[in-house]
Amino acid sequence: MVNSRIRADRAGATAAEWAVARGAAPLTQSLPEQIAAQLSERIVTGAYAPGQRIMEQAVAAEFAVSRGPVREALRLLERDGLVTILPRRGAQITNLSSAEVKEIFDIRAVLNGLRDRQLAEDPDRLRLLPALEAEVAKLARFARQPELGEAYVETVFALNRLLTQASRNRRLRMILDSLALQTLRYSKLGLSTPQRRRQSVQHWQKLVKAIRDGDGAAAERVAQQRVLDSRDAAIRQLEAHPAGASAQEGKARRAA
Amino acid sequence: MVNSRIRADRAGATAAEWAVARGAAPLTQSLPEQIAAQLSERIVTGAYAPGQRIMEQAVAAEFAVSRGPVREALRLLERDGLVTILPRRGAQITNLSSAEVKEIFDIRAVLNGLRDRQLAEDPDRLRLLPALEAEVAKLARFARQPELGEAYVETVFALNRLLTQASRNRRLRMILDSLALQTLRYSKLGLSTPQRRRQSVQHWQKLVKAIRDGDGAAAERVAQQRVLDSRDAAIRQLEAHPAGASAQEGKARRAA
DNA sequence: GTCAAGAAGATTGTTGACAATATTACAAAA
DNA sequence: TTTTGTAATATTGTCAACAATCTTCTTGAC
Repeated sequence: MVNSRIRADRAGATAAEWAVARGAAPLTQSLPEQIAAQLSERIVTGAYAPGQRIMEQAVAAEFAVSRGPVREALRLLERDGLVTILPRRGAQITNLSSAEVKEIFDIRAVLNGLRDRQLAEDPDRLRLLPALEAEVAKLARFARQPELGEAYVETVFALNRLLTQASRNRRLRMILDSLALQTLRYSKLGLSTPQRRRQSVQHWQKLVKAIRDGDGAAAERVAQQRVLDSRDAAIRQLEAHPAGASAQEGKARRAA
Repeated sequence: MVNSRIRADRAGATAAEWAVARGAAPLTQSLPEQIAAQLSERIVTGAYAPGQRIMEQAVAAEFAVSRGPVREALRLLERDGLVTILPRRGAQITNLSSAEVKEIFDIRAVLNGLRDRQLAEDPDRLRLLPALEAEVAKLARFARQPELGEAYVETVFALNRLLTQASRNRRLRMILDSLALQTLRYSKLGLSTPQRRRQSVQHWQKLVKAIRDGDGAAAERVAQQRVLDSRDAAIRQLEAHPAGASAQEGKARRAA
C-alpha cells in the first residue's frame, strides 16, 4: 500500500512499467499521468472491483498529493474508459455489461482488421515477421497443455501488442490500446476451453501467413474472425457465470 | 466576446447547442463540460486557428471562473482530439498533418462500415428510412447547383449524424462523433468539385437502398467506399492548398 | 549584424481552504 | 417491520495563492 515514492523521483526507474502504451508520451511523465498509470494497473489487475467508487481524498492521501492531480488522473482514466465519472458523484470503476463487452469486441474486430490489412500491405513488414513467428510458435507449444496457463494468455496479449505497436496509424494505435485495456479481463474468458485455444492458434498462424504473403484482404478477414470468435466465447462465459470476470461484484465500497 | 452567461444558468436555454453528441449526457451539464462545449464550438468553426495556444488564464477570465474548471475542460477537449496538451506547455489547437487526416479517414471508413452494416441488419431499421430518404432527396437537389453551398455540406453532416445516432453501439457512437468532430473542417474539402458531389449522392442513394433491403454487406461496402473517396478528395485538396482548411495557419498567438 | 547569456515576465502545476451537494444514519410514524 | 423525513457526515466542485518552469526581452560580446 505504500506507493508514495511518486513524489521522490517522477521519472524514476519504474516509469517503464507505467507506460501503458500511450502514444508518443513525453519523456517526463506528469504527476497526473503517473497516478493514472498506477490506478490503471490496479483496475486491470482487478485490485479495484468493477462498480467500486474511487474517492479523491483517499487516492490523494495515499500518493501524498493534493486532490487536484488526482482529479486530472481520473479524467485520464475516464478517457481510457476505465472509470466512469458522474457529476457530483465522483468516479467509479467502469462496470461493463455483457452487451457493452460485445460492443467493444465488435469495434475491435473491424479495427484489428484494418490494422492487420495495412500491416500486410506494408512494404516494410518483413522486419516484424521473425518476432511474430516466434510468438506464434510459443503459442502453439502452450496450446497443447490442457489447462489455460498465464503464459498462454500473456503470449496472446504480447502478439496483439506487437501488431498494434507496429501500426503506422497513431490514432488507430491509441484507440486499439484503449479498447484492449478495457476488455483485458474479458479477453481471458474467450480462451478458457482447449478447443478455443487450438482454433485461436490456427487463426494466428493464418494471420502470419497472410502478412508474409502480403495478402491484405486475407489478413483483414482472419483478424476480424479471430476477434469475433473471441467475442462469442467471452460472451458465452460471461452469461454462464455472470460475475465471471471480476473478483467481487457490484456494491463493493470503501477502499480506504 | 461576452460569453459569461455560463455562471447565471447552467442548464439554460442554449444547452442544446452545446450538447455536441456526448453519449448519454446527464441532464445537468457540469461547468467544465459547458466550457469545453463552447470552446469546441469555436475550434470546429475556425474561430481558433490550428496550432494556436489556449491560455488557461484568458479562458478563465472570459468565462468568469477560476482556472480549475478550465483545466478540466481542456482535458475533455484533449479526449476529443481537438486540443493537444503538452506538459508544462499547456494546450494548443490540434493541427493535423495531411498524413494524420488520412489516418483518421481510414479509421472512419471501417467504423462507418460497421455502423451501416449493423444498421442494415437491424430489424427495427425501417423507422429510420423516411428521414434518411428525405435527407438524400435534399442532397440530390442541392447537388445540381454548380457551387458548393452551405446547405449541401449541412445535409451531408446531418445524414452522418442521423446514422451515427441511430447506432445501437454506444461506444461506436462516441468514437465516430469524436472522429467526425476532428475532421469536420477537412470533410468539406472532399466535396469541392461538382463531380465529387454527384458521386457522393450516388453513394448515399446506394446506401439507403442497401439499408432498405437489409443488405448488410452492401451497406458496409458502400459506406467504406464513400469515406475513402472523401478521404482521397480531401487529401488532394489539402496537398494542393497546404493552408486549405483553416483560416489562419501556424504561428498564430495571443487570442486574449 | 548575429549570437549567447541572463534577467524579467508570463504560464502552467500544485496546494489547502471553503462552498455546494450527495450520502448515510437515525428517529418517528404508519 | 417498513417507510419517510430530517440531521449529520462525507464527498465533490470551485477558488485564490504560491511554486516551478518556460518564454521573451534585453544586454553584451564577437
